[in-house]
Amino acid sequence: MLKGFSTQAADDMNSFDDGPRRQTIRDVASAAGVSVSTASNALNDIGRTSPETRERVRRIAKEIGFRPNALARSLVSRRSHTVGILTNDTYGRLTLPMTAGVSEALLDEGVSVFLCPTNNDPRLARLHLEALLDKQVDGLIFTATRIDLPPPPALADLPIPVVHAFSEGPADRVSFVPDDEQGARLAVDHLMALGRKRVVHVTGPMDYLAVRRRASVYRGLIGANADVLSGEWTEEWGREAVEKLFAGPGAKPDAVFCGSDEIARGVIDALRDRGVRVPSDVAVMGFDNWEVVSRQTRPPLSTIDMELKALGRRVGEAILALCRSEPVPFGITRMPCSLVLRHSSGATKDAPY
Amino acid sequence: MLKGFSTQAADDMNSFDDGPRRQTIRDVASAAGVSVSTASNALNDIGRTSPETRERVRRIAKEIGFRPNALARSLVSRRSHTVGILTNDTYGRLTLPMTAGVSEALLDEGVSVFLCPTNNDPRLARLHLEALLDKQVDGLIFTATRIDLPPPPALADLPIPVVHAFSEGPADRVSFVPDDEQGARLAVDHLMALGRKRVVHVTGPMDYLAVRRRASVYRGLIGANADVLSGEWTEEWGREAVEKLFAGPGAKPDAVFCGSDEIARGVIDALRDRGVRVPSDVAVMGFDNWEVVSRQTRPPLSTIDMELKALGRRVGEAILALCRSEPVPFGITRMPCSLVLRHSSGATKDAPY
DNA sequence: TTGAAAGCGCTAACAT
DNA sequence: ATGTTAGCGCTTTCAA
Repeated sequence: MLKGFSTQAADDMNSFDDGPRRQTIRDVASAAGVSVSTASNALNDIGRTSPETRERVRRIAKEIGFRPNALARSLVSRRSHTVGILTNDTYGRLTLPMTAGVSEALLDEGVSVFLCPTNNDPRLARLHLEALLDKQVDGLIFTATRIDLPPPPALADLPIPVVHAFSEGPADRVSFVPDDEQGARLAVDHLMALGRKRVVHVTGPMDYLAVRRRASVYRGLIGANADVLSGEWTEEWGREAVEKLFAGPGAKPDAVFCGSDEIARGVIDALRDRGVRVPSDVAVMGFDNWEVVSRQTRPPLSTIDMELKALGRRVGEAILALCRSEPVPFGITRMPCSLVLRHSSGATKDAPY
Repeated sequence: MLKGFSTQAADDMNSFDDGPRRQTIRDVASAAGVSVSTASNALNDIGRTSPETRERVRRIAKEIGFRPNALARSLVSRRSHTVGILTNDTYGRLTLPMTAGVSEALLDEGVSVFLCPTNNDPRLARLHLEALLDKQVDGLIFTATRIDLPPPPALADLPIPVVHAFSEGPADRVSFVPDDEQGARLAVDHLMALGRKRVVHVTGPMDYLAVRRRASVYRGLIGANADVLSGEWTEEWGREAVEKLFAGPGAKPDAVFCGSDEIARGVIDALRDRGVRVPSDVAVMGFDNWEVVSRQTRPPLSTIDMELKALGRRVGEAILALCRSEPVPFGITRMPCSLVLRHSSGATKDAPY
């Protein structure tokens, strides 16, 4: 079956034969003329070993290329130095930056990360979870493409610590999410500081918790004439919203705060189509800083960055602490978003587009 | 330090205390009134066990919730049922779909995947590699954001099998890459079948192997008046290329085959800006099927899908076979791309945009 | 300061 | 068909 795309002859086959056995601590011990326990002590800098033997053992270990077998170590220490991360993200846009952050936080501690893409399939989730537990992972990270996606019930009662990333877990769990309200405030404040008087909000579906949170901050800041248009997470909806806003007779907005970069791109395109200038006539802000979108709009998009890698790093630190039975404040921690200024809000020193 | 964003009192701390010890095979054995080896035999369906005891042991194992400790198992079997995947992809666009494919292929075999994002940093790569080897991974997958990225030298001489994914490894290794030539042929054939007479190619930097391959197929198919414009992987370059093509006096193209969806998006936008209709005046094809781009152009973009998940699945099957010392044809296997028809090539039955 | 011995949880000879 | 024993590679009492 693996030959499907190959017309190679049979002797072009490459079957891997395991090389020589790895060096064990016994090899080190005998080469150094000490017992295994002394070798172990010396290598781990534990207990009382004479400086000379300590150095000799270490030198020899290095010479013969000894590396301790983490499996054997874990078996006795009951710590595998691995964690699992369960994700339903198919495209990796959210998961990979976060995982990179997690991984960076854990790497220096020698902890590795099992990535488990569930594709939203409960069967896959269960299988992954079983494999992880059998492999004695020290902890688990649950992450999702939206903060209000309910975690699979199997996560409810685990013998290991769990941290939620980009997901709001139960109150007695540890969760990290972007601070949508702070992010929204950043965006709206920025538009208002620009002197814009009629800021509208074009956003995604109201059943998203993040959408409701951002909209509520927006309303609180703008007040009476706050105008929230809810639709899909698409460019098309962004364009449609512009039609709605500019078709009627009423006063036109001079700023649009969008719920995503994709919506913002639709808004910008539709404005240009109508001959409305961005940012001089209308300033536009996005949300996500998904660079394939935000860098490519004309003009480039000012937006809110959720700092996913930093979030991942915090998640990594938290799971690390929990695995060591160190106390970690539970509940939901909201991580600050940052303002990314490009041309669509007219707030950079660079020449406008 | 973990309290940075929290104002909670100290008793809101959540330090995880490990629950009761997991059930071991000894627990099963004694509960079933047999020896551990009999329990082991019964559970693994090995050797000669009377059907009654076999069932009894299994029933009891299930009742007390016994799950074998994979670490202990691996220690004796010398197979950890884990593989590592080394990636330099920051955004996850290529890596995550592939990893999902890999993971699906391995899940049913109980093999889990360590994800190691190297961020193109040799130090990170080395640390990850050491951690993986210490953890006795059975195999390694190397993947990159371009097929001609040289793998880190540390990969040269490993005691475990290595498979390259979206990366062309040395001739004595196993590599899987998308078939750029077949993909390019798919695109150009399609445009020619539409009856287009002047097809040009707007693509990325020539130092990319994939770019040269696709361009060469394009030239072979189009012949004498083949016109290759090489630039950046950006929308801006796509727009610029359109200026170049339409500014002069010469004959105008009636089709553009683009090296990426982003370039194609720039091309489409610039054509619309000039009042050139897509696809009636000029048909446009992209490459990548990166949906955030290809679904959002106006009209939606016909493009080439590299079938990354399928590629990942094949990579998974290959590493699985190698880990079992089964023969696998080595060398580079090119996986077929597929044609995705949307409106920009005017070849769908749906109403044009 | 060092070494002998036990054991982490499991599998696999070998003996019964 | 079942049990006894040894051992995977390492850490960790405890004795010397």
